[in-house]
Amino acid sequence: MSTDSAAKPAADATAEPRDFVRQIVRDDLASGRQAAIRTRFPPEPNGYLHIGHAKAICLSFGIAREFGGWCNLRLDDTNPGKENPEFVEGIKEDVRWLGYDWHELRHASDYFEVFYRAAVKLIEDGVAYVDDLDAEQVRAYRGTLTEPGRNSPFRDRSVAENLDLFRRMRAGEFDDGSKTLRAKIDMAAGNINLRDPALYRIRKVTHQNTGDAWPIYPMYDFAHALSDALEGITHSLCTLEFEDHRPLYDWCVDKVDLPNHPELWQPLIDAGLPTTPAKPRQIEFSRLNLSYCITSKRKLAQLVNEGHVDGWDDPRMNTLRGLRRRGFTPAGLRLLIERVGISKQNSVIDYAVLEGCIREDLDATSPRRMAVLDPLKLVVTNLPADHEETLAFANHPKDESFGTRDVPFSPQVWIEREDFAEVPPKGFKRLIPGGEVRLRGVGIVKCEEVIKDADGHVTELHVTLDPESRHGLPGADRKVKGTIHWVSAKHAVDTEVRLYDRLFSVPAPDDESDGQPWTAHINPEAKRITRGWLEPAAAGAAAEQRFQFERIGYFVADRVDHRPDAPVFNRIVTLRDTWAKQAGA
RNA sequence: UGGGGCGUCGCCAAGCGGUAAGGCACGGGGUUUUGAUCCCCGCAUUCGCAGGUUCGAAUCCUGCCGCCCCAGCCA
Repeated sequence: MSTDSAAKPAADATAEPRDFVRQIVRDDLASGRQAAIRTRFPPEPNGYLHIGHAKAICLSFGIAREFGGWCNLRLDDTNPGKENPEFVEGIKEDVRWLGYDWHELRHASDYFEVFYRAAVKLIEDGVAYVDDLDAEQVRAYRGTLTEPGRNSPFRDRSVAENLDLFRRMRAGEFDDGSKTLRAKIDMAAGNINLRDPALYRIRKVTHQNTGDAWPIYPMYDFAHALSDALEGITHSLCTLEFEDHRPLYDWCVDKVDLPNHPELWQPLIDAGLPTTPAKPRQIEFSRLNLSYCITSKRKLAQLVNEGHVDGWDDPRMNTLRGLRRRGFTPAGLRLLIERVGISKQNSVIDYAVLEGCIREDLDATSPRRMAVLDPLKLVVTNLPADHEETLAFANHPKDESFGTRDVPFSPQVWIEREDFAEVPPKGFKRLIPGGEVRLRGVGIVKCEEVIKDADGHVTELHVTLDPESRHGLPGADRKVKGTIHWVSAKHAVDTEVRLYDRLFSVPAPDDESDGQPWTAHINPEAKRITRGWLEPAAAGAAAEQRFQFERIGYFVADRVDHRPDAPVFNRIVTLRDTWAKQAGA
């Protein structure tokens, strides 16, 4: 063994994620239990994807990629009427945006005929029956958490009768809700999911894919387990609340036994859908919860429908399209998922962790620009009024590959109002009367005069530029406490700036134990529209192009409203600001 | 008085009987023409609690305590 090969695994061990799911996957591969890794991401198309889904996506698609396997995108469309094809396109777009691509796009509805045949098989095998109890009666017979349920009076129908009834259900002979097909398991099971769960219900509703072909639709547990098996999924990853369903999942997979009953899935082969059934294993992990965020589809829809936000892609929304429009990056989101890890512990991640991940990605990938959001005029009096020059600025302080850009300079510039203080707070490093500060890329400037209006408001600053300190000259090395940014007034481009902040003012908006509805915690300050001045090189940005406006934060050209001749920039996130933190504390 | 999970630093999270990884946050120092970034250093004698087994326990056993999920013909 060379030291070379001995050192390598150690380095890898710290680099690759070692969560329990990946350990299982690794073991299955090493033991030969699985020859390849097959996963799936199975959203129900009844809403847009949100930040919580990012974890499931990164896990299932990520593991498939890491281990050289594949991941399917499967739309779980077993409940017509609640689902909408509008969301299908959105889901596909969001998954791709996050950086993943699926092996095959499937719909649970692709398998309706297989599910039906499988149900018939279960009836023939004596482990499923048609029940005439209505919803309320079923509930009454189910028992409670602490008391066992009772058998339905229809539980012991003959196979022949069950077959006849189920075929007639399929033929549309019965009304919605009048009958169900149930698994015959154990009405006394401690796990309520095993108390003869429904497998099929009657619902005469037009389905988005299958139209009116079916009056009956399979339930989640049945459809999901069989879909996984049909697709040859090896590791079916889902969230903690499905832990209780695993025995039923396994029951469905085992009782139907697809691999040994090709006649059940022949229709897929006939339709040209590659099918190699296998026995999948369900593994549960905890959801991603973030403070200041809401990840309930119902509540997200409510925000949109009640007009609290401007749409599913409103930059305040923690939907994936909202985060995208806000300017958050796929890499930043992936970093969050990696950083947060995978376990079975319920947890809430500080929103600041998300912001930190976004900053980390943006710092490395965003070209720098200068912009002034709250302008104060500063005049360099020892330069001719018509002086004009072009300065070359590096686009990134640490990465030369970003190149340089031209920045026009003239004696009248805009600076940030808060970069000047007549009476500076302790520790202030910016411009004060009689004080010096560096004008970024220009030189050191001294405040000679403060001009005020009749009300005593500062309207203009007169400064002199130390010619020895001009950028590039030896004198430029002279130390001054602060450096401030600026935009040449003559060349500045007017822009709309949308300042975004957290949508909720409390860390746990879902918590209503204070007696307040969750909507009471919507932060009215989460969106503020203002204007600013940009250096010319920022104005011409393409939609969705991101920049760091130096000393302010990261901004993105709005993907729908931005135009080079009428720029619109969204604030993605501010820069980390230890000065503001110290001043605020 | 049911079933299923989970309790390791402020927030995450490794740990798999041999004497508490790492990240984020935080504190201190350095570099810096962004109070950004970056770089150092520090940060759990202790693993929900109590017993027990063992030369040795966060890891095994027993009993408590706490939190989450489950009674849709939703997913």
